[in-house]
Amino acid sequence: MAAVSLYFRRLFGAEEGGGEGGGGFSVCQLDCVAPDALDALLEFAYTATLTIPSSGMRDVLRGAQLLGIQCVADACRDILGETGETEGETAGEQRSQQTTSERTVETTNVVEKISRRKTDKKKVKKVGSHHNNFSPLNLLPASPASHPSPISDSFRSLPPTQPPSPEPEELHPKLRQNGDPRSIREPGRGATLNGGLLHWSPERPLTAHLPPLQTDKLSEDDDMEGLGDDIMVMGSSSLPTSVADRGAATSVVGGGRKRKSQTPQQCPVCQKIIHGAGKLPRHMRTHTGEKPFQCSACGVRFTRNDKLKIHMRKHTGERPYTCSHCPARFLHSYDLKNHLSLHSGARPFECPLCHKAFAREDHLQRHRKGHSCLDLRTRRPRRVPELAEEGGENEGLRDLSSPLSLQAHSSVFLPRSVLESGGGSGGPPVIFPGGIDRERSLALLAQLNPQSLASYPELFLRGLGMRGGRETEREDPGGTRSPALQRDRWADDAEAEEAEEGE
DNA sequence: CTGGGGATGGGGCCC
DNA sequence: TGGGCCCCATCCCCA
Repeated sequence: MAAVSLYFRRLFGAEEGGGEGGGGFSVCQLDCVAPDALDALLEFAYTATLTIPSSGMRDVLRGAQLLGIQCVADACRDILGETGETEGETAGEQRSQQTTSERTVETTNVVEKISRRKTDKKKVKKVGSHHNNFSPLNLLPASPASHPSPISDSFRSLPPTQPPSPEPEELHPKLRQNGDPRSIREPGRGATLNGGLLHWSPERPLTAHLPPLQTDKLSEDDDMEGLGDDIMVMGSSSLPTSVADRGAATSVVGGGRKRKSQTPQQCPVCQKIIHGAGKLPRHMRTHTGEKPFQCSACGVRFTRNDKLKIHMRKHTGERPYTCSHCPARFLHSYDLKNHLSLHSGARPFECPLCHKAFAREDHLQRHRKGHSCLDLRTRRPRRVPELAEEGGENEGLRDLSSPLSLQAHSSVFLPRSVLESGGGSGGPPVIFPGGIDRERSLALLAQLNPQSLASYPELFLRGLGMRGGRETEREDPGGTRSPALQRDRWADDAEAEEAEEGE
């Protein structure tokens, strides 16, 4: 929160220069921000996504101002058709065109009424964050200087954000194509956003990057047009400077500016490639811990709506999956599937070592991970990611002559090879070794996917720190799950061990 | 250690 | 393009 909010930065003393602002607060009561608005702002802080019911726009704006989250405040103003020229809280500057009925926030001045119809949208999505603010590498408030906040003069004393360095233009040929070069390169302007809104920079006319034609039917998507690319631009320079746009993520990976369907996208935290449109935000919640979907009956929260829906079956008693052979009914289709194997007696998953057969693949895996075959294979503790990556002193299975190892060597090792190609010319490194230099990691990632990194710089760094946890262990770079491929994966593990042994 | 249910997270398809 | 819905793989927990 301190990374994104001037208020919290002060409050918790995150900023050294902050002086008296002083940390020490363990509990902070925020009566002045509406709960819904605070929710939205928290979501924004962690995911760079801002979702605001149109009815709550004002609250969010006010909250953003109070908490010193300038980019959000700017975005809200933009949407509301106000302007962020807050610097001068002088009412005198007010220029006409106040669009909405709202009693505008005292400090806002209306410059242009471009906020078009977004106001009535139910959801304002993704206000890209500029996450300048986010950057752990650059904790300086991104916006204070460039986007003076109305909320407090004291905040103004905070150092300005470092403007992103210019981007190589060749990489972003399309940058200027929306007709407003400024919209793209203006340093320090956080503009890009993720997904949705576009502009933040108060100093620049809001209309600037909106192609004229869009005024009427401007959709959020439209807004994003042309911005997605900028994003990457900014992202590569100093990471966090910009906010990348998750939406356009993919394009960057290829280095080209092709706006291909946004899938797949790389998670800036775990580097996992997420396939499917709109799936990255969902994935990000696994890192943020955010659980926006709450059961109205028992209060349990879920990260996904579909999971909540299934959960609700417990309350409704609905068990839609019925076994045709017995009265058993299940909540999940896969439960039924598992159950059916009982009737069929099928045990398609056989341990290659002891030939014990299982009805479920996960049971076979558990069997293999356990000690069931201890006498037949060299047992090793579950591989620890850091060790696996760094090589090192890990003990464990090294006997290549063991059945497991032999099997391993008969398999394909693509995932490993990909990993080891590392920062080379080839494939993207999926994992940063635990001991890798942080800056190098960041630079590497920025190079690989600047915009996605910029989208979640904070999370990315956190990810570096947490690497090696269960998250890593569960990674499935190959994305394969068939029994045969699973074997390859084991083989892959074995090979990793072999490598360790070599050292 | 195994069988089984439930939870979690990713991918595909469709709107 | 984002999200809903569904399926799948995997993990956790309990008996």
